[in-house]
Amino acid sequence: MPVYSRSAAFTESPQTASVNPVISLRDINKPKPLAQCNICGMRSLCLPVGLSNEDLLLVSALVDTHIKLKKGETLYRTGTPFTALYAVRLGSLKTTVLAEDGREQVAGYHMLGELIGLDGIGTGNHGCHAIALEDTEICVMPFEQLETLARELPLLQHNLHQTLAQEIARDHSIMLLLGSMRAEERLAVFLVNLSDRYCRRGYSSTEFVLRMTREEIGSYLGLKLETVSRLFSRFQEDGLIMVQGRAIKILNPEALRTLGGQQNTATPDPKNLIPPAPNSNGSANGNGA
Amino acid sequence: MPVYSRSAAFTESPQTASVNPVISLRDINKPKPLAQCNICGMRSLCLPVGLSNEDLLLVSALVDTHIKLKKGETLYRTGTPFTALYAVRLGSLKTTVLAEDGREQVAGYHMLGELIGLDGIGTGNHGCHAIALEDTEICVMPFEQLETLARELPLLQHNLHQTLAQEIARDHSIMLLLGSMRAEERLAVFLVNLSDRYCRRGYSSTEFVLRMTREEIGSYLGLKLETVSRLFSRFQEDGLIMVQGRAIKILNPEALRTLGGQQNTATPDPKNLIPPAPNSNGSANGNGA
DNA sequence: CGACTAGTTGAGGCCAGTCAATGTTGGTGG
DNA sequence: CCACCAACATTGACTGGCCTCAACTAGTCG
Repeated sequence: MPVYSRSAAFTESPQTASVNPVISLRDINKPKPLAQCNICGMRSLCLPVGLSNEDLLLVSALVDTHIKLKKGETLYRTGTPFTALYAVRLGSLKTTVLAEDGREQVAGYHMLGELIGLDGIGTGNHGCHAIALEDTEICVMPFEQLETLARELPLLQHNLHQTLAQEIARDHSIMLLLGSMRAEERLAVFLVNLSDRYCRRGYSSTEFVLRMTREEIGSYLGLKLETVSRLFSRFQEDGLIMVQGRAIKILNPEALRTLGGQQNTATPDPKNLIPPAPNSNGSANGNGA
Repeated sequence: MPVYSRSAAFTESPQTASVNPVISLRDINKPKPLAQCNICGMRSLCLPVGLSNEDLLLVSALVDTHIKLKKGETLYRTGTPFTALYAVRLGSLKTTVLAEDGREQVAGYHMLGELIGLDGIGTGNHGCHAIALEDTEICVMPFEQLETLARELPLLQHNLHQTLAQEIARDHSIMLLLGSMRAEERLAVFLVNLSDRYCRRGYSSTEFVLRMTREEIGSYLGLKLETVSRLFSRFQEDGLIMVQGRAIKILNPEALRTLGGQQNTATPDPKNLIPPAPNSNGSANGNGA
């Protein structure tokens, strides 16, 4: 099977510091490097709304490290010990799962404000690779400490459960896509999904730059790269989009949505919009793919 | 799209009693109908190993109802309010997800000792249908009470997280299957998976009766029922299995495993075996599909 | 500039889907 | 008990969507 040849060039990222086996709340309260969830513009994405400022400081203290990744660098690998959850602070990543026979498939694309590494909780080892698609910054949240704190803050506890469950729901919709949609429907869904997520983050919903190759898109959608390329060309011929390499302009969002089998919610619900400024009251995690 | 015509005959199952908005541990401790996790033979599947007998009683008290479902009856529906998790005590179910355009797909098959309803946590509404494939008994665990208790029992808390994360990992492997495997590989994986799960529950790993139709198998695997049927016939011709309607006998487990792209772990790891007798020390949840 | 990666496009083949006919099974009621 | 019916399953013939293989173009980086 084809293995990305550039994977050989991936450099190991600095791993998280070892986690203390036992943590008390007093320890967590100690000043730490650069934890500033309380003023982070993306906190409405990572954290439950409704935490008091005091609680926010406790959570901030959880983030004991920040990791910077260059494009192509690995955040964690399949099989390496799971110690922490990671919040995307800047940039984006892909996660890929590996079949026993070596086949690799993109399991998700993760952008600003999304939480990754969740699947490692189950076995204690990461179940996928996480690789930066561009220069990326990550907040590291040691999981044991997170669990400890979650026992003190019901709101945080519930948010963690919600985040995990939303990941399950997301996976279900991808299973639906992979199991029952035709190629053009899959790509339409993919583009609409990206559009929505950019929109919620305050970016344009109609013009954006793809961070992944045709092969990676295909891998995610269960298609070959040639099929993806052909579909982009056809969508362009049909006046649905304009493509220029990785630059995408959506010309007919409604038609794209219809193609993806979704109802046309003409304008996105403003409640789902996450203002870029801090102290906002956006809704909970805006994950999607 | 084809909708199972017999769905019209599904009768609504008795729903869970309304959940008190606020629960104290004292309330939970009160005697309840028939909660007997501490002596249930399947507890090593639902519950973390290592809980003291006293803690087990607390957890038992969580189970406030048992639901009996006849074949074809619904445990919960897409969109209905999420209030509880459900443990399969006897029998089996399928869960199906619904696309906006009405397409339906089986998302999983759940047997004895498995926990379902998890995906409802994210939105507060169930994200799929759960339908009994045979006469089935369910333990109902109100989720708010479970969260409350989880804050007291770190072991229970961690087990909940693990269960959620294992569901994510399971979904990832299905995505891999749907995205990159050919029909015969998919069916082989399906059979091997069922075999393993029956084995872990103390049943024969080589002879079992399918609880679902060809169409349901196909739906789960992203195939049409004719394809499933043809493959069963071909597997039989090739001497891999014997099929007689829904009765399956696996003649060549190794070849089946190889076809599914898995390493041949000749005999299953005894650590993963869950003895049917209570008070056993089997490992954690043995989910799979 | 040359080497390399990413992307586009075409020709042809194959796997799984579609349509259709027939066989089998299990439950129900006369 | 048997006849009947509906749901489930099997099998064949044909089709088509996506994959495979291949050639070519467009950027990018040392």
